[in-house]
Amino acid sequence: MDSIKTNTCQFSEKEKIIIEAARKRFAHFGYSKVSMEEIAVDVDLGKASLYYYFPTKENLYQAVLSKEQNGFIKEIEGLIASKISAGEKLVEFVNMRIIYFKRFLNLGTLSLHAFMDSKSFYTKLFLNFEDQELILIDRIISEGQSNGEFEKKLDSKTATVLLHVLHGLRIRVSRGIKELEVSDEAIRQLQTEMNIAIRIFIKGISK
Amino acid sequence: MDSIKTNTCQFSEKEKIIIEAARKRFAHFGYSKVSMEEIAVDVDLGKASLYYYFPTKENLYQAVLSKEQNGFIKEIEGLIASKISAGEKLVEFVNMRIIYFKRFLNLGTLSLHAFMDSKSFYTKLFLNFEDQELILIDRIISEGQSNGEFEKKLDSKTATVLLHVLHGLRIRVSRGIKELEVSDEAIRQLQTEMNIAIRIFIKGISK
DNA sequence: CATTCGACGTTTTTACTTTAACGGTCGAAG
DNA sequence: CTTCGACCGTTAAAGTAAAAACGTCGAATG
Repeated sequence: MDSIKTNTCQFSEKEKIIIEAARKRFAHFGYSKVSMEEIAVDVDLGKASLYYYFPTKENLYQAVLSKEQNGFIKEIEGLIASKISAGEKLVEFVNMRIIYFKRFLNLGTLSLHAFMDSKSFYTKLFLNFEDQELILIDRIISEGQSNGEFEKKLDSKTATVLLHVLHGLRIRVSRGIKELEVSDEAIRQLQTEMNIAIRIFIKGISK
Repeated sequence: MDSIKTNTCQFSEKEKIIIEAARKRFAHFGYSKVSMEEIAVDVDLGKASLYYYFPTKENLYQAVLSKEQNGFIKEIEGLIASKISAGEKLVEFVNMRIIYFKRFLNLGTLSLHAFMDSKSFYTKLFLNFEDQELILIDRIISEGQSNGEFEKKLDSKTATVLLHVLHGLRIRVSRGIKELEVSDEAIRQLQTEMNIAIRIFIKGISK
């Protein structure tokens, strides 16, 4: 419906408090299992008052997600600006991604139906995020090519493939969830596998 | 319940006909959306007669899956025995895997609940298959290490990671399905991405 | 003996109805 | 500007009755 905001956190203090309260609930129970009333109670407001700040539930959810995603993207941009090699940047990218994944968890768990509906606001939010991630990865890879670290001739879809590989590994883990909890063990395993994968990948695109 | 059969296709002709009819239905509609009656009609039998050959629905499904999986594994063993390089074997492995994926399709689509239940016969069948695939990949990688094609020192989880990467890419595709059909376009894209990934991977583990 | 099947019991899905919960609105009040 | 109680229309949950499906058995067929 609405255009996706990529603004720079133009929220009042109260709104930030609401967003954080909402984040905790959404991250733990997922979008559909959280009611606006619950969030309102968490921040000591009536439900109607909550609607004064966020006109719809989707809007609030979008605010939560955008904040998380923008925070992540900003961190990655800081990473890109740093003086380490492109390879090390990719490794760090992967590790930061896992940390953010933990914060998301059920934040990204919506009903299968909503997932498949390509017109849903939810899908749009995540596609938009994936696009931005793709750009970031592409920048790191391009940098590596410029400074002679990576091969000059790489398939144009290389960044996409890397993103999908990471995404695929992540999905594998969240698919096996039970009892609404992703075990620490599963996350450690994911971390291990992603690190092995990214190192192989880096060598695979290096000169 | 029962132990998983890894037998060498000890089925009568009639049983094979039933298995193939069942495969078509299961592959198209998935386990839960196919009734034993339908399969019986397909092979011109009464339902009770079908039960004469396969004591349970699970048993029939297991027969279908085992046949597919064993066929795949046999093909891969043929591939391993061939005289091409280990790298080329990995590329071929990926391509064969996609072909088999097409044959499976909804064969692997069960309710999420059943997927998460680690005690279900279904989960066991697929875990068993994954174990066998892992062994095959490991053999190819080991061969590559022996003949000096791949690095001697590779993380012991390298094969697992490759398998999970491929699996993850595949899941990504089947997650987006709508209308019970995986579009040819989606499969082509999967094929492209897997090929790029495996080539990078091969270079990443090569000397 | 090897197969087939109609008829039947029991469990699981499905389709439907009712009810509770939720998203969202409005006017009043501090 | 901000808060909230009361309210509406819609959606999701709970409950239920009917249909379908899994699986069994004894008889029939050849």
